[in-house]
Amino acid sequence: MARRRQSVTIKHVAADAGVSLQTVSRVINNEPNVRPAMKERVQASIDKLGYVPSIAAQRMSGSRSYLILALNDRDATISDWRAREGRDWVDQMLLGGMLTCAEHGYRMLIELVDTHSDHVERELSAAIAALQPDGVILTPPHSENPLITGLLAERGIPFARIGTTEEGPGFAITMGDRFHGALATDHLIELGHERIGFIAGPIDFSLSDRRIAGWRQAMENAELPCEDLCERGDFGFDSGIVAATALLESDDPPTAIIASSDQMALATLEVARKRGLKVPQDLSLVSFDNSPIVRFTQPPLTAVDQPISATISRAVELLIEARKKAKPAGVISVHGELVVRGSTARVPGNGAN
Amino acid sequence: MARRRQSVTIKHVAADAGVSLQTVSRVINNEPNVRPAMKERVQASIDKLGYVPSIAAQRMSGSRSYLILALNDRDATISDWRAREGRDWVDQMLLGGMLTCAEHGYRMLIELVDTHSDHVERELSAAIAALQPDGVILTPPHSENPLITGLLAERGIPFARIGTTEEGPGFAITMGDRFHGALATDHLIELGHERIGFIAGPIDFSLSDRRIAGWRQAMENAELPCEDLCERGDFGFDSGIVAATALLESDDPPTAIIASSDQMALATLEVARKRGLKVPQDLSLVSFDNSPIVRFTQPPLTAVDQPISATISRAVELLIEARKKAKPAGVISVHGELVVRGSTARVPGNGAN
DNA sequence: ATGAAAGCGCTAACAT
DNA sequence: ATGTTAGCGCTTTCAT
Repeated sequence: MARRRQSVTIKHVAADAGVSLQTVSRVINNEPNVRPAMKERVQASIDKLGYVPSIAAQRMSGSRSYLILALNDRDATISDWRAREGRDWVDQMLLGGMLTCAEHGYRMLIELVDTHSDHVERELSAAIAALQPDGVILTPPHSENPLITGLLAERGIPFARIGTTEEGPGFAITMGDRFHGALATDHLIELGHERIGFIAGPIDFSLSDRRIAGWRQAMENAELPCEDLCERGDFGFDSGIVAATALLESDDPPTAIIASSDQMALATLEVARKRGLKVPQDLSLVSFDNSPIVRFTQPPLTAVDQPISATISRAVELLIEARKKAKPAGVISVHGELVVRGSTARVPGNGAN
Repeated sequence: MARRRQSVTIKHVAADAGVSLQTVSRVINNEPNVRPAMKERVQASIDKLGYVPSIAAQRMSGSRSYLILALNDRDATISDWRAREGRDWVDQMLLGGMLTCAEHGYRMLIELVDTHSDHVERELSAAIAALQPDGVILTPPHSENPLITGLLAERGIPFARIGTTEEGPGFAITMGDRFHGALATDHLIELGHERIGFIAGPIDFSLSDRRIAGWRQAMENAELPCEDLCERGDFGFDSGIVAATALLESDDPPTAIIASSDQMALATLEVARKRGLKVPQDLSLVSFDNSPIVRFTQPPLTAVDQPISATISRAVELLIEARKKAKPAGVISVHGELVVRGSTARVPGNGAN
């Protein structure tokens, strides 16, 4: 294999425009101290020759790598891919991340890392040394792993922590969990429901409690009771069966249930069917995530759309800006919306429509 | 932002081990002419210091970039991501591609390119200039775009053309379309079906005809007729409605249908329901793709699994080997398998079971 | 406002 | 089998 050289380099452009390398560099990087006329001349040569800077060379000389690294949990990601059940977190990340990166001349690279392993730090160090990313996006559960955030902070690499409200280095971006909890609840309240059950996520995900808080607040605002209406699951199907059964077996069962994940919503649908409850006639159901499957259930599910794409897009922007500006203060929150489908309806026997 | 330097470089390792840079380089790259004792000593220093080579520097000095570029169609990819209907082609690519890359110390990067645009070449040139990938994976329809294959060939960059049997530069890898066509057909024949309809893909996808050929061959082997049993769609839902209607409205309708895509299978399911045909009691249905949705239909669909992950994995291996070996001869074919679910059953009135 | 020189971390080519 | 030298393409100093 022949030694592959860059076909058009900064030298060619400099020669063509009759200026120094440095001037070309200034034009590429949009730096000051170049007269408009000069700039135009150089730009013309760049366009003419189809010159594009080598990011390897740019990185070598100590500037940016134009690479953003997205760190995902290895096991969870691979098992989602293998299962082929429509969980599209990675796709939504790419949608928001790649496109926003592209707008700024950056690329996004996914890296799978095992959070629970005792050599997380080694894995991450290796990725950083090899790629020298300009920014890192931490998805849960990495976002709250001090080994990871510590290493990144120490190395001075800007990073975004997705789905957490914890204080700390880098910046935190959540998806409006509290807001979403209230959003789903308000929708059901408007439909006349008064007993609204909530199937929460596991306690070790901080977003679980934020969603509960949103639900509780909306209930209290409407002066509705919360007692015996909240069960916990672990986001998985089986835990949803247990939680939904508990809610529906009670003496005063809810007429509507909000499930904190699509899998738990699917489970609730199943429990309802087994008990002869029709959705949405006898039971309204709202899901979280809005992943592909909720479009294909019978009925399709009303769901809170997690704005993954918008969130990652925002993270990329902040990461790129991080070179210039100070880090944003506080927790950034990107709100999603409720997608109403066929699983929610007016409460039975509540008069109107 | 401080000028970020590599924390541990080849120099540190060389100093620590008391050898020259070149010797360290030889150890890193597993090159000959290093005595085992020497190699061990250097490796010990590498491990001790946690040294990982900078791919930017490696690329700069004319060697590999350790980057594989996967080129996907921009519009199709983005609209799949936006639709969130479970098409997981990209995920399966990543599953096979990223993991295999990682095994060899490479990374995979996705790049979206608009095939139909008149500046494909400019887009591709820019990506190549910026990233200098060691190999490129072309997914349909890029695989058969001469502007793209020509450019890559000219630049001497190894590339894989996925899903095509055309001769040409780079190497072609298909997913056993002919085999899959026969596989689905044989399954139905074994269930006693004699009139087996086939809804093919559009004529401008070469794989469509390969699948038809597989079906036809299996039918002929079993001495079954093919006349009036093949319709064409464009892989989309609407075209599936038309094709399925045509097949089921005929005087001598099929008792089983093979659809060349999940969307067309969904459409067939819909047409069957409208006509009062129960699947699989009255009509057996086999789908292609095996994407997430077929797990959630009623009934879940028997489907030919397209081995995307295995195919991309193989492509990566060949690309990495391409540095050393000659390009593989002929078309490489990676076979998938049939996943039997609830949409296929023994033909009605055929006795046994 | 522009240019010249030095160096980033690594490997190819050429010594020894 | 090992070391030395030159240079990849670019940006950072530091001149002018």
